[in-house]
Amino acid sequence: MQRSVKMKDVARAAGVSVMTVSRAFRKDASVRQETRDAILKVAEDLGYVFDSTAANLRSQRTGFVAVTIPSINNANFADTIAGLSDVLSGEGLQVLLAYTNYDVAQEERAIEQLLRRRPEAIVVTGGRHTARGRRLLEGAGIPVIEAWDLPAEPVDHVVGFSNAATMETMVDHLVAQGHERIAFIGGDVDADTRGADRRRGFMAAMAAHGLACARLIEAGPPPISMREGARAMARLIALHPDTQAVVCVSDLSAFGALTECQRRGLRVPQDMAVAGFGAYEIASICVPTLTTVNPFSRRIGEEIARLILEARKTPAGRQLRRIAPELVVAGSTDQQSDAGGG
Amino acid sequence: MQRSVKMKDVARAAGVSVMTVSRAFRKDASVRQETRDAILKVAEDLGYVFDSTAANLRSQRTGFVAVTIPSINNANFADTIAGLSDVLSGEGLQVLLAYTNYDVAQEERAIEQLLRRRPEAIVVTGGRHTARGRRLLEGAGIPVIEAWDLPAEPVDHVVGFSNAATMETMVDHLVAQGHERIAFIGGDVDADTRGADRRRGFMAAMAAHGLACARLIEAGPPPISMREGARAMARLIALHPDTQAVVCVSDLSAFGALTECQRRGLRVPQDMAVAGFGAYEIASICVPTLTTVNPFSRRIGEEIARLILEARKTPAGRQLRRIAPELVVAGSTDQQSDAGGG
DNA sequence: TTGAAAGCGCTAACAC
DNA sequence: GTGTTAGCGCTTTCAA
Repeated sequence: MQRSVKMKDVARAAGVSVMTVSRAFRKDASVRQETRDAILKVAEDLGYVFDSTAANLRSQRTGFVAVTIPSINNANFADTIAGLSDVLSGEGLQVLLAYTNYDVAQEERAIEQLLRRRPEAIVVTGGRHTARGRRLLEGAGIPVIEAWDLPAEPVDHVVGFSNAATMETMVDHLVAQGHERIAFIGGDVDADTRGADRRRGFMAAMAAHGLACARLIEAGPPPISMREGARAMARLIALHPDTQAVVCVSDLSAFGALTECQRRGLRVPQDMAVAGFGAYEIASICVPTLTTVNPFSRRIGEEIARLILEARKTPAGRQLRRIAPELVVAGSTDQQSDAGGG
Repeated sequence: MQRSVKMKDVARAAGVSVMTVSRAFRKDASVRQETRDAILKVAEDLGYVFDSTAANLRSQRTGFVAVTIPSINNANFADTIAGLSDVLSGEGLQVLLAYTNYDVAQEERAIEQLLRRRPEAIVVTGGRHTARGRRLLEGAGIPVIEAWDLPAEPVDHVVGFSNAATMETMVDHLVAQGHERIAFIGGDVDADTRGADRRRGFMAAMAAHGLACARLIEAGPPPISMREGARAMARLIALHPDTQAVVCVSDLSAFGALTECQRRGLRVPQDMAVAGFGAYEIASICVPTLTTVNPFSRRIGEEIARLILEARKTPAGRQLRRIAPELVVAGSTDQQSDAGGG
């Protein structure tokens, strides 16, 4: 049970050539079944562990799919990674993860680090990169997938949706509920591209309804937490006490806002309607349940995986795969539709 | 801007040997400053991206630290990874993550996959492994760290705390509040070792107080979500309507339980005290705020990283580093101490 | 189905 | 501070 047992050692012990050992460790390679079994037994007894680093160099294939996400502590991105990872692992591919803290400079560094590992594809969140980051992606010579967004000028493939357009549906719903004085919390810092897009989409939708959209509450740099949502709600009430409804950049901030209403004795949705984004579990459990948008985070990951697998077989042209989000109406904007809990 | 630009190409273009290019890409290596600058400029212009796979093989160092966690979608583990990753990245080390779905068989596969990549250290969650998984760890020839637990027979290093002992503090607190009929939700499936330990610790603490501990509500296989917490609470009320307090295996299930109380008009903490575990953000935001245990998830990761860095310099003996968790008393068990929100 | 020779793109080790 | 030589542990390629 020592490290530095090499294929050569296994070969010698099994009485075959290294090449036969190498073949025994690959599913598809042609080795007599008995030979393979014997080799694997010997390898296990010797405590041999296959050395990918050598195989990677010689075969020029690492089995890595590189991924950058803004934050590891985010249930939406975690679901995407889980979906991606589950589909890829079936094909012997492994996710190599890096996070960017919602910062394009850090993303650039992450991209460079990841590309040095010679991944077979690279997935990035969103379409905003530094000039050099973009150049690195363009020159990578592997499939590049921008996810969770619809970039105006994609580097290569895209799997996502329009964060801005999604807000139209949300505003339509609130207007249909009879609200006119509607506020937005978050999305004020450019770093969170998708949050900023949602905010822009909100403003556009309000304008389309002929409504004023001056009720924009800043929640600071991402990630916007529950606490920031609560603080923003307090500020909103102070600044615009007659607000009827508020859309938050995510379910986390929306839940924070909801709790602030509870602390102040404001009834939701009667005194204040609240909506979020992301279909986090909390949205379906809290009291009242939260109106939100389901972006199908996991499916985004699965779709990215499928795209990568297909691209490996037949390198086709650029793909644009939309994953249409879905409005989920719940108790926080509609008394009739609360059905939360156990 | 093509892949397959190699160090040789950069060397030729810069009019130096490959070895000098190699040195230019390492911080510590001795190269004239002008030479280095010139080389890096040429490399950038040619679109050269350093090939780690080759460097890894030759130098027998990959810069990887392998980590297995039960689930990627868990704020506690995510915080540990973030702490670990942040400290390691300063030293040029990169986390290579795999998840196990709370399943030792899947952990075994993950460990093998990870070891093939020749990491320089491996971190696993908890001390329960398959026999072969344990053998793989023991023979890995690199520092092994078991985290988030205090295994009875550690493989190598340990950074964690006793999940069972932590429950004593919690039960003491509830008893001090005057409760006697106390229930526990979750931790019934062995797969979640730490959850099961908390449940055992709860039972031991109840026994120590001379209290009955028959109020154990099963919540099924991990991860225990908010929804399962809510369902378990409903069952608890049905089975033992006179229950005064309930300890949940995590803050997520505790929050679910809390919402179930709200839906039924039970006042928390007056009619039912509720406590969780993990110090998730929600515990400090929900109404009332949740009594919980802060395991200092991020610090666990940082401490693991420090241990690894020290072990690389001077391979010392086995380390056991305890990270003492802290009881956080809040509104869900103590009316006096609610201070939640913005 | 199996084996022998060559080499993947870097860096250790040594020379100057 | 820079160059030369050899080789990391596998797999590709070709031959049997």
